[in-house]
Amino acid sequence: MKSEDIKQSLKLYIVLSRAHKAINEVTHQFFQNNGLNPTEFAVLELLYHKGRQPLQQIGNKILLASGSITYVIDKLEKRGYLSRVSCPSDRRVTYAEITEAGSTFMDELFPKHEQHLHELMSALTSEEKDEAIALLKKLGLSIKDLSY
Amino acid sequence: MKSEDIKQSLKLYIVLSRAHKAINEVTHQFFQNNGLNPTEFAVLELLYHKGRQPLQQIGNKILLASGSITYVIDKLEKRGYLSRVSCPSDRRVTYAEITEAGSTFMDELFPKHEQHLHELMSALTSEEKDEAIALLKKLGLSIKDLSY
DNA sequence: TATTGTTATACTCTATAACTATA
DNA sequence: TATAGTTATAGAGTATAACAATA
Repeated sequence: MKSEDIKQSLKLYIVLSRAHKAINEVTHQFFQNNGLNPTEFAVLELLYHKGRQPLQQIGNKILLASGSITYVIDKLEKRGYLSRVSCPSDRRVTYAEITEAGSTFMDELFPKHEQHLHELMSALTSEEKDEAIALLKKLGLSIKDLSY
Repeated sequence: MKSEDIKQSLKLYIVLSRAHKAINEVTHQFFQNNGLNPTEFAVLELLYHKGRQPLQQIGNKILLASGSITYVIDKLEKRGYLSRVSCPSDRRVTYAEITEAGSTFMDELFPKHEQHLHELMSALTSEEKDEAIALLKKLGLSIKDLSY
């Protein structure tokens, strides 16, 4: 029955939202305890794992307007976690690059973050996680493809 | 291997976040097209489905401080979607109650919202959705129980 | 002309604290 | 005293637009 199918989709949305919210409450608290908001963590993690990035590309990946990127990068730079590096070949471009201090910080932070996530998900077996990954991947990709 | 297990949990977190984000981009856009932000939709939906509520209880359910509730309720009241109703038995209490106009609005909006969600999830079969629901429910509840 | 990043500005949402009125 | 809601205020985070430097 159509109406039942719709209720099922709504139900899936609700449990997905609740699970996501429950996880994020914990991770956001963890970020905050370490002086970061989620956006700042995202930027730092990007630089930590993917290396220096032009500010504009950071904006694209984190989905932030150029003026807002300046604001976020300023804050992280003031704390010494990253530095601005001019691009020699195109002097309009500025890279953000994680510093030694930023790297050390993330060496500490990121494994803890992973560990927290792991603990939060300990109710599922490894097989169940694989199932969930497959289902959510399929779901997420299909929505991206719809590209509303 | 422990490290592989942690990577698996991280992977689950990433696909969960992406799926959630993809869905929410669509629903939030839909809300915005209808002049609402997610908080306002949540309040309206609560009143629509659960009936009149004391302002404080709305705050508890939506997780919003009392001053912020006043702000949100003010906006929805100005647009005519709800009205404040004094509690006769305890004159400190004010209920928010959805109006005729608000109800009509939601009669239109909510089914569309459900339909959108349903379409967004059409990549999964009904069986897959049931699996996903079971897994995410288990995950979400277990995290709530951890109550960090 | 187009693009990168910065500056200046404004807006939305939320929180906090002081307050009023009830209980 | 304690509670419900309001008011006033402040802050974080984001967006927008105008701008300077460079391509």
